[in-house]
Amino acid sequence: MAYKTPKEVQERKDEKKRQILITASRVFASRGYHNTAVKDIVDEAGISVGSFYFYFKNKEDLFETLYDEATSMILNSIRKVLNEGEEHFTNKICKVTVRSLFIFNEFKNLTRIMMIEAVGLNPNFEHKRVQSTRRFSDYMEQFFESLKREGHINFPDIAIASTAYIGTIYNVIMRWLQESNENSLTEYAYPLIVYNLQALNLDFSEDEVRKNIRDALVQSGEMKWGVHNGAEKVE
Amino acid sequence: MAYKTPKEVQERKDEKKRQILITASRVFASRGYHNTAVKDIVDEAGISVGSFYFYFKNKEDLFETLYDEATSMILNSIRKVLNEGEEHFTNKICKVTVRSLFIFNEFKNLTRIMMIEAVGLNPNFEHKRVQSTRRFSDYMEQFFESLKREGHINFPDIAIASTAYIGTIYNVIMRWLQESNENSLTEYAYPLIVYNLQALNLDFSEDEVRKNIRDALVQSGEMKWGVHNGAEKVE
Amino acid sequence: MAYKTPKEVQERKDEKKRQILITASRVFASRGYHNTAVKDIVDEAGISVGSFYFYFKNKEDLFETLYDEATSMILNSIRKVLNEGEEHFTNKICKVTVRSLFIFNEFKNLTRIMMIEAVGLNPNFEHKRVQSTRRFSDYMEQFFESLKREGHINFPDIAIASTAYIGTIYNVIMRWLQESNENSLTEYAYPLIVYNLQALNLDFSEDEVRKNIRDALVQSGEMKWGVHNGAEKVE
Amino acid sequence: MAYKTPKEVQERKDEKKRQILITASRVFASRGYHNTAVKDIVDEAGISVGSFYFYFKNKEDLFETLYDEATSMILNSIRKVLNEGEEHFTNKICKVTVRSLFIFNEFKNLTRIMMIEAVGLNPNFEHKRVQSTRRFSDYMEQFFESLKREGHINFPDIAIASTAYIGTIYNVIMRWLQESNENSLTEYAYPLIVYNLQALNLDFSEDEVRKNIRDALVQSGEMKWGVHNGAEKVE
DNA sequence: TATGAATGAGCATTCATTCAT
DNA sequence: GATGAATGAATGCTCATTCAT
Repeated sequence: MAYKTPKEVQERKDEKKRQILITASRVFASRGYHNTAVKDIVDEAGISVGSFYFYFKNKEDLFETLYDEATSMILNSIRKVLNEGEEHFTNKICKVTVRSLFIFNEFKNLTRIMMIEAVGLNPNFEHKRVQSTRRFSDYMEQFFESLKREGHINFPDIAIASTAYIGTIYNVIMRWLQESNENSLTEYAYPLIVYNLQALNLDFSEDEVRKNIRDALVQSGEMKWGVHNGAEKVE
Repeated sequence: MAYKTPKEVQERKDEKKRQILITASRVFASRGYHNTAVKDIVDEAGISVGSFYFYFKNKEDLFETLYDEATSMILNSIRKVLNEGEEHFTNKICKVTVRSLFIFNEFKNLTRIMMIEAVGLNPNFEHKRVQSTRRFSDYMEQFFESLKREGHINFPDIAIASTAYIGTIYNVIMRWLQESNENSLTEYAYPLIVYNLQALNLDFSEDEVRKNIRDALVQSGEMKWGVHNGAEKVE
Repeated sequence: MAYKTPKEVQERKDEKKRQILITASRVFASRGYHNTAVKDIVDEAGISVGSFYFYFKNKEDLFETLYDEATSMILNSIRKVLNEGEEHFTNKICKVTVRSLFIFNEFKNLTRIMMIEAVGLNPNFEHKRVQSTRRFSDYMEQFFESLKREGHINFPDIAIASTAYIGTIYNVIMRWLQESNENSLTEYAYPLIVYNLQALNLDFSEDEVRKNIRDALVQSGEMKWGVHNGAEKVE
Repeated sequence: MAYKTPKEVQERKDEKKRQILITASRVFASRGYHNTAVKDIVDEAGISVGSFYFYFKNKEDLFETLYDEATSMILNSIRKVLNEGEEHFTNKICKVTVRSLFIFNEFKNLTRIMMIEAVGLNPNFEHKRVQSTRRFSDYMEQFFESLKREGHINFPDIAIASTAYIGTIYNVIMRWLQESNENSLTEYAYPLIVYNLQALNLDFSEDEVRKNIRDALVQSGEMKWGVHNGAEKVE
């Protein structure tokens, strides 16, 4: 009587849901949220409307899933770098910058969704977006705060410092998203890090920074990014 | 029958158009572009739909007009500061920062429209937005480039420097837009300027910066902001 | 500046709304609520979907309007008969029966909507229907109660008496609705009245009842029925 | 492998079908036909959609089965009373009324389905409903007709008399369905019977009627109601 | 100029039913 | 027999835009 869903079936379901997500991230990134009809996604994904609604509550649910994946991926990455180990704080700043750029570069569609398509979607979602953006700020703020307590930096307003720092990364990404060529976002790591290290009045040597960047890139390449491991990046 | 001179007629037309713009900026800022129906605006403005389409080609035309006003106001302000006079470049950076913050603060609705509602609207508008954003970058880039040529700064990548600089301002404004209290945006001028001056490795004295900020604020308050003069700021 | 909507325009609007109601009552009566798409109504009425939603909030709003017209027409008629004048109570019962049958007969589509299509529509509407049905019962109950107080009738349970009385009318109408021929509903007035007068143990003479029916019919024919006067019955 | 005899298999099928019916009657009664999705029923019943379609042709088939059970239960009951034995016709009227009320009371969900949810479902079903309703009328009409032939009653229009009689019962049930308290429907038997006996101008003594009601109730309690025997009433 | 009634393409979502496993 | 993933037709409703008055 009790029917146990075979593991295999569950796997196929997960795979299909993933396929929809992958397709949707592509379509949303190129056409925008409001310009994308559910029909567009299901046609592109080769499934029926009914199937779509079997896997997602509605259009916004799908979008939210993508948005959440993007933000949690970045947030986890930052958290890991900042919390882990005994590394020197300058190295941490290098690493956190590089690793973020690496992820944004890898998941360009998700980045576009997170940074452009999700903005000003509608009042409800805007609230969610503000909350999640806030989490990034808070993380950096706590980190900078600890640096200040330990006397490493001496900046008049830590909240503004972290906000400014994130702003620099944000805007470099925006510029990259708008470039037509296929540069890697990580190429901007060096000047970006220098800009912020100087801004915080932290000592550093060029060589050391460059070495850190190289190391961080290698590490990043070797990592598994949450559900998006290997070939199945949602792109 | 009262007979109007063409000039009077034209003035009344302009006045009505202005009223629509003022109302629209309020409505768009609070409800968002997609969540705002033309009906919402005309109801709020106390006019008819037909009238609306007499003054504007369509909904997007209205939005573009608002967006253009916002960007040109800021762009003009920056242009003026950077081009004018023999002032010391540190002062110019102070001034350009303060004056931008001042304008954004004064026209909060337009700011919101420009920074949130205009983002990811649709592919067409996104193209326009990228173009206009680019103009800001180019301006700062040229300025920084000239500083580099003159040997005042020595930064590995000027394009990234200007992008980062604009990013810091952008993100501070975003934070301010999301704050519930009614702080003036200009209160963040000092740390913001310090962050960027240090980032560019420019010498400065705290007192001088503070004085510059005060002066710039006074000057800003005395200026006429484009079409938005006096009491009729589009707010 | 202030534009006064011409009376003529308002009249045309009212007329159009009325036309939609008339068409809708026909369509709902023949196809049923759930089987009728908004498209069906607007096609039949020769208008556009947009127009429909200009005049009515939604499909249910339209249906409610029809339902309310039907119930208020009947309720007003009953109220008028029971409250008016010094007539003998037997006459009143004759009159209230005849006049109700007359109206139901005149507005067959509305009757069908009220008695069949509105039943079990959905939980919300069901609540409304129960309330409005209750009003009929209460009216008759009060009337019967007053007759009891004055010693004219002596029945064990007035609430059940009024419920039963209304039930007899209801079921005769249902039978008539299902008949294929085109009998007038009022032909059933005589036996129906006799059934109920006897049930209440009221004395009456056949001739008098017949005369009352004739009079009531004449009066009914001369009356204006709310908004539905003359040729524009919603049929 | 346990080997089942065909009979055991059949019994298990019947049992499952019955469970679905019981659940469905509850769900339809509380949510209404159109507001109930097949999914709602199968979820509540703890089975799969596929199973559902194994036991029933479709949603309407299920509903029809419930409707048919309800009507045939009542019809059989009436038939039995009217046809059986040499009882006095007044007693028969008492009994038929009481027993009907008893059944409606016992199977409240089915009653609700039959009297509310089944009304105005769709043109097809409406046709079926009219047919089955008609059968009740015809039964009573034949009975009244025979009474008239035998000179026991003298009413101008027997068809209307039976229609009216059924209407009184119908409307009392409707009132009871809408009451929030948990009165037994059979409490209304006495006034209802009196109303109709008087309407038909039949002599009766209060005591005799009361006795008949008591007897009929006892008998009803001892009966088996069609397929719904014992503890498994479809409720 | 001003008005607002009229238009209809467009879209998100539901749900009864099927059928491969 | 049982399951539930897959289907897609059907539908209510919105809203930018037009145009006769």
